[in-house]
Amino acid sequence: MSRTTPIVHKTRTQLVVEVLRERILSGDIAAGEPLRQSALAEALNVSRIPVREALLQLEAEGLVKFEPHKGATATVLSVEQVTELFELRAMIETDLLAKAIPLLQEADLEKAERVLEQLESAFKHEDAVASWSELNTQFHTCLYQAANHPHTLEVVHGLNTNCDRYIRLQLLLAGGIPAAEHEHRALLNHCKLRETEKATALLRHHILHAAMTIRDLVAKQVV
Amino acid sequence: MSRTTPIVHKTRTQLVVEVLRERILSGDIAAGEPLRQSALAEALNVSRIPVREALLQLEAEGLVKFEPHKGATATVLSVEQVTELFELRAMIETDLLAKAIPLLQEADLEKAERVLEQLESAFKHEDAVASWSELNTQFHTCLYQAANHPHTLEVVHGLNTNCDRYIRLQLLLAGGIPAAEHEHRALLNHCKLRETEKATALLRHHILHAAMTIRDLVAKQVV
DNA sequence: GCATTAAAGATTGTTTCCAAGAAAGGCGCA
DNA sequence: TGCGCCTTTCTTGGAAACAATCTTTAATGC
Repeated sequence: MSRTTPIVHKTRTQLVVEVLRERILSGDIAAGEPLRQSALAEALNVSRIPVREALLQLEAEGLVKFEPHKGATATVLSVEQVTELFELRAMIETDLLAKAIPLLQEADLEKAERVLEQLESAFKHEDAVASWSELNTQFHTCLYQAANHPHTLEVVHGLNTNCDRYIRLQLLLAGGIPAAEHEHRALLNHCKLRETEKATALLRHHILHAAMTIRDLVAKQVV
Repeated sequence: MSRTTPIVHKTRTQLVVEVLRERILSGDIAAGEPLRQSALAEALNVSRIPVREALLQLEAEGLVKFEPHKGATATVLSVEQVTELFELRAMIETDLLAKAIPLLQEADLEKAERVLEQLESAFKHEDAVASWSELNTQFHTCLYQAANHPHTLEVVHGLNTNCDRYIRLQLLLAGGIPAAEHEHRALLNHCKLRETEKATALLRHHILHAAMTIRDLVAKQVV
């Protein structure tokens, strides 16, 4: 039993992607802000090529717009686009959940339970909005993956990444966390009891309600 | 009237993307085939960097899998995955069409009409499966874009790109073109008459039927 | 003979340098 | 003064060389 630890070597490109993604999602890099390759390269102590590749990857994720010979800028989402994203999420995720519920194993439910506990303890630490976000998608993913639709899951993940900065906004400014906590508990219970109808209805409400809150926040020019 | 033609300068990366995408979709590059950066670079008379960036972009499109330090391979889709993709398309596209129909302008319908004519003439030239594919998505896009959901449209486009090689299979091997022609005509008519119900039902059938045909083809080991 | 290990080869990741395109400012001209 | 062209400068795109990683092969020890 050689159990060779599979030392995972992160490439610089991957590191840059992670840093920039977090900085965009956290709002540290504002929407519309131009991203100069040289500046980023110097700041991160790498050459420009990992930066370029990272920007390309982020463009694929929708966080950055990349114009040839002109440069990259952090994307800005209009209210309509946010609404669109959340509606699309609602449709795909409810469908996915409905397909997953009959196939959920005990192990899946237990894992979801554990993630939920982490979630509940994580939000006590103020600054942990980023990790909350991460755990949030983990929780949902737990429930969805039983459906065995990997590509759909990927699409959902992509949409979530785009929604993330606005979800964080809601959590911070509108105090959405307690409500989300409560809804997560209820959702998990419905899943345990295989109450597909109730679960999907709740999930749809969960998503669309967040969308509405965010719409209001943006309309009020809080940002 | 200076009418300065906005000379579009394609970067080498973009050129490589187009070449490789076409070669993968057409089957010239087989699924699972490893894509060596140096070999491609030499064959296309560019350095390895545009090739790398092209491969990253194609990975984002789902046509290529990129493993750090190991290299890129053309992705392979299992029967289940093809089914999944088509079901997802059916759901999203019917929803999009339902939202678009009430908003369709005369101009949109005329444009769709023209694309349809091109489609009908294009399939007479044997080798034009590639351009048929292109026109096919153009036609659908015409109808969808009135819904004004750009991000959804992008997701649909991405799914289509992934389905494309299998659609081509169906067109070539199962003679799916005449049926598709007929269905396109009918679909456009329903749109003109604002028969949302009939249009979405037809579209769903259009997509799921193609999925079934492809599933049969793959099961028969035609490939 | 077999397994483990070490070295060679191949392939990818990264840096450095150069070229090409785009934007900004200055110059001439009406 | 205002318009158009040209030059200058800044930024990005690309090529070649270098470094790090993985894979394969061969050697070594048991």
